[in-house]
Amino acid sequence: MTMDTKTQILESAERMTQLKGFDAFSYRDISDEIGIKTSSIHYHFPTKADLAAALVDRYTLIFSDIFASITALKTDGLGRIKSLFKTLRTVSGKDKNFCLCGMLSADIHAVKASGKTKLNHFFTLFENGIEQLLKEGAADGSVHNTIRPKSSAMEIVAAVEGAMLIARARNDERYLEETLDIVLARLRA
Amino acid sequence: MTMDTKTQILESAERMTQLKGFDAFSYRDISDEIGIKTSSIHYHFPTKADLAAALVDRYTLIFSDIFASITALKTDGLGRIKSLFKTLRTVSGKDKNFCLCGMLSADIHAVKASGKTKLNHFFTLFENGIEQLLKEGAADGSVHNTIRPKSSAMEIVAAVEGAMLIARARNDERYLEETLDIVLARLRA
DNA sequence: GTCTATAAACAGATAGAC
DNA sequence: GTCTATCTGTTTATAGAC
Repeated sequence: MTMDTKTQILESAERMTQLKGFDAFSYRDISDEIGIKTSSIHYHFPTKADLAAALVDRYTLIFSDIFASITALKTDGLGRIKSLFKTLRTVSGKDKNFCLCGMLSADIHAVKASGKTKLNHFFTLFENGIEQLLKEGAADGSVHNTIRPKSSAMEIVAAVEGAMLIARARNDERYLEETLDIVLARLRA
Repeated sequence: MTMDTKTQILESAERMTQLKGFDAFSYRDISDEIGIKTSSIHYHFPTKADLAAALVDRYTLIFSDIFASITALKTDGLGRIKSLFKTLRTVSGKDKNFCLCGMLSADIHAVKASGKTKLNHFFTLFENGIEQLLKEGAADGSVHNTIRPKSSAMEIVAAVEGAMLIARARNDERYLEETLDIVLARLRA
């Protein structure tokens, strides 16, 4: 458990961003959590906007890894999307948690130019990943032949982000799973 | 323009919630905008959570009105959904603005129990409204016969909220319109 | 209903010692 | 790299006069 300070800060900030929102925690909250002074956090991330940009970078890498491990699975295209959704429910959807980049899009005023570029990069990666899985599904016959990969990927990413968001307000624990299942049912050949 | 103070507060708060987020403006911001002291705002809305709940009530009424005027249109089911999306782009999507209730779902920690109930009510209204339009579309033949109204309505609401959210981060001005057009294309008979 | 005044806590950020 | 100390401004909220 010898995690360096910078990583500890990022993990703490990531968790609180997803749970409460980027505007809803302070350097002091991180400070209290990992046992370091706020001034030390400023050493690693001079401004909060710097922290936001670093969070997006980190989260994008996590998503790259998720897509990479899904590509390694021995299943068809639809099965991979199903597996992706299951992972999203664990990583981003657990206990009404929200996608880090979705939250930062809501709190976009706190993100400066370079962070916005990184956010754009994340959503492009997300869309392209889904598009690729849809193409695989079309090729192996698991995804319905009326599905247009590029367009569908855009809509699916929007639906996933929206479903995670609304799940925070909905009391029904099953809302997120139900909505993602609807998407899957529609894709099925 | 003799708008009472309470309404002025609500309009100011609504605008800033949609633009920046509920955590990102203060009673002082409202105070500066409408020329009243913060203590006077506390008279109308003792706590900020009270303000949040009132905002949801107000926004839900606006949505009811939108659905009502759409039902009055002389067009088919798909045409009505198309018209609804156009209105959403004006009311909630303009200049990367966001749905008030979507934003409050992100800032859910600032919403107390009664406000959460109201938020739930809003999303139910939104889903039921779309479901109704889909049923009309199925009946008049404008919506594809494979569309299942209840499930599709859930997915569409999620996609709309997600698209509005992501549009805040995307530099591309056409992202929201493009995503909503993809939904429409999929529904078309 | 609106004001003045103030509380009490917190925000992001910086200077300089070690 | 981390600390102490501090700055400057902000936050939500309340008491009490008018």
